[in-house]
Amino acid sequence: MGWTSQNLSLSRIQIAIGDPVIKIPPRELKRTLTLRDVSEASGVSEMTVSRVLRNRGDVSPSTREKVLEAARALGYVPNKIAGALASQRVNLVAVIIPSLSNMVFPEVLSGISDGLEETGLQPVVGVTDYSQKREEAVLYEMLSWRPSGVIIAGLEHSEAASAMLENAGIPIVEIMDVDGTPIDNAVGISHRRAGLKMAKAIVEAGYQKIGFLGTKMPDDHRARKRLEGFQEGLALARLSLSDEEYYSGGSALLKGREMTEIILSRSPELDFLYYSNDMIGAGGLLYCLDKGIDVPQNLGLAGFNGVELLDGLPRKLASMDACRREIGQIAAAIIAGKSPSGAIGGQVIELSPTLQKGDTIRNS
Amino acid sequence: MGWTSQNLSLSRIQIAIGDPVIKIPPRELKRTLTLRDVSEASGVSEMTVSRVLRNRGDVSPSTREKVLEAARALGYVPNKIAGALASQRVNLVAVIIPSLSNMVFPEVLSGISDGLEETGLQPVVGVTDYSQKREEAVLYEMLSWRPSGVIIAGLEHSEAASAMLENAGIPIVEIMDVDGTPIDNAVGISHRRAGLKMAKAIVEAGYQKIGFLGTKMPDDHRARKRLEGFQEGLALARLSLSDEEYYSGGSALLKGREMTEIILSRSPELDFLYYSNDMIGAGGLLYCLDKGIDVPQNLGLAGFNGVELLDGLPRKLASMDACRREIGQIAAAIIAGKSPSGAIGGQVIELSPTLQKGDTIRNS
DNA sequence: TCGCCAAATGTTAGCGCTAACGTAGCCGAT
DNA sequence: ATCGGCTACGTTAGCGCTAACATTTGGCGA
Repeated sequence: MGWTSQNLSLSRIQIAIGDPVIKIPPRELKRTLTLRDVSEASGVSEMTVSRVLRNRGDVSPSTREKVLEAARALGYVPNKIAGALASQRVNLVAVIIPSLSNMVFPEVLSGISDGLEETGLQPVVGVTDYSQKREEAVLYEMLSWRPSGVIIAGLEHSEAASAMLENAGIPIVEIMDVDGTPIDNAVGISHRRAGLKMAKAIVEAGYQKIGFLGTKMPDDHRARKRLEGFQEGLALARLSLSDEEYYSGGSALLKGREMTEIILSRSPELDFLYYSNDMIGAGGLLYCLDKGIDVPQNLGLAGFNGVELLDGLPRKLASMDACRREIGQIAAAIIAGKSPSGAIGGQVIELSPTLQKGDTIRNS
Repeated sequence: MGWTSQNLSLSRIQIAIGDPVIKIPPRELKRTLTLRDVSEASGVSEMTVSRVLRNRGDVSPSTREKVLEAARALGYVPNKIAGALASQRVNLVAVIIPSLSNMVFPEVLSGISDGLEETGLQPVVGVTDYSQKREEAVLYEMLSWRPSGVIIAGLEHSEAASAMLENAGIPIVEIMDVDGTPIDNAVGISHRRAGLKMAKAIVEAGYQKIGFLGTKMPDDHRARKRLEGFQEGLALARLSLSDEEYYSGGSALLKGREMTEIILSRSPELDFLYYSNDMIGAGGLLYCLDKGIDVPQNLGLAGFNGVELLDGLPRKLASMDACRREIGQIAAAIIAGKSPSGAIGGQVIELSPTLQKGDTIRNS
């Protein structure tokens, strides 16, 4: 093993760098290295090595050099488990989201990474698959590592999960949604208002026979709230949904095509289709273009989420940006104690999604 | 000290639930709970509580019940940091991948989750953004938590990263690629052979003027190897690339459109475009359909990765499945010690990607 | 020259848990 | 009764590190 041969030669040769002498023990049995190994190799106490490696406290430059050299030569990797136990501090932030295959959450994550940059904090992600049972399990698992904070999607949690969050004694940020009562902090948009806003825009553009296409996911509360807001918006104009269609699983793009075909053949009178996400919306758009349907004159379309992925479509789907990146950044800032408002705990930050009419809602 | 006051008041409140008596200390100062709190509340030793919570060793059913009840009532969450330090065992598997925004890696992750199910192991993901420096930093950070294994994308690492992996003393699985020398285990496909296979198929179909469109990413070694294999395959038929075009950043679908337009206007004689990934390939396909180009008669197209996302396109893009899910599952199985071959360490498992001709390569 | 202060380093005592071993109590076989 | 062997616990000693305090050292003013 590269390891052994390296040390065989090293044990004989003492590397003298000016004054400091670094002793490297021959390695017979591969044990994992500890502070003690580094301290012995560099001739100082473990405490001093610890100080050097953490950049804390006063250490003379020459000692520092000697220690770093020894650590490097040995290939020492600190044991954060022991460090965390001793210091009662963990540089991890638990991030709990429903899914990764959505493109939505990777963007949030990237915002979180951004916001955590330079804070020494590290995000650790857990995925719940939109299941409250799994959320509970994931949360329990993550809390058992005593993270410095929790960022969790949504405001709806099981009773046990809520209790855990409340008792954790660390900052909690619930993200994506602000329609409800947060446990500690919340950053997100109002999906209800987002749905309402879209409905208004559609009504204003003169569409009247409106269909909805979405996912069969009882635990996707944000999609539910969006739909509720949307219906509310329609009601204001004395309209209501003319037809609905739901799916679960499978390739979203393909499902979008299929559902669109189904709903249009069942209700040919529809003049607008509102999709619960951009991916199925894109599928629908492609279907309509294939069939030569006049979008947006005869049929309008809109999705939700402003997925940049879809910029390359033949026509730009109307959508609404959920401010995903920004949500992540702000949530991270709150956990890092650099809350934008300066307040500590208990804030709700509502962002406003912007409506992009794209090419699939007709003008006026 | 919170300690003392807690004990003073402890004896006052007692909740009696049938036979077992569980004492719950009033919560004045919110300290985080320890085994000791549960042990005092249930009247047994810490060790017994530990045994109950880990389901290890002999505990009488009545004691077990009593302890579980107390733990639940208190809302105790075990401290895995302390547990890991004491037992020298950590149920985490480090997973290091270049990106999440790719759809490729989430699929691998889902395979890993699958494979780790029921093993008690938990994946923890680190992202490198295709940067070796970041890979090194992420690896160091993760190793400092002493995971039970490492799953890492690619065979090319910095010298320091390779040394860390070698010395970690835990199972390592390098995934996605098998063209090279693994540190320990490898699971993946040969990107070289994948490129070569695609080249052969294209040549057989009679295409001759072939263009390549890819990313500007010096550290994406798999894309590089694919291209090399592809060129090798062309060379076998005394052909070579007629033109190339590269991009970086931005929406892949849109970039695919743009690059296709650029390369076709520069080299109108091209009769085939090979894309380094499906997303830009899809953009290219949409562009060609827009422009009324006869695909696949006048122009053939192919991508790489078999992204199911694209199933909903008007025409199915020729592609090659990189077996992402399977790779994740096998890698997880190796870490879990349930290697499919039964061997321990040092295996290389090469999967064969299947060529899907789709609708964008003409038949013979 | 002494003494004093700060800088540099060492010492001690856990952090919360578990491995490993110790021990009480009980059963049945002899 | 005696013993062995079991089950169901308890006790002890760390895991590798760091907070807090103790000690040494060197430099410098008086």
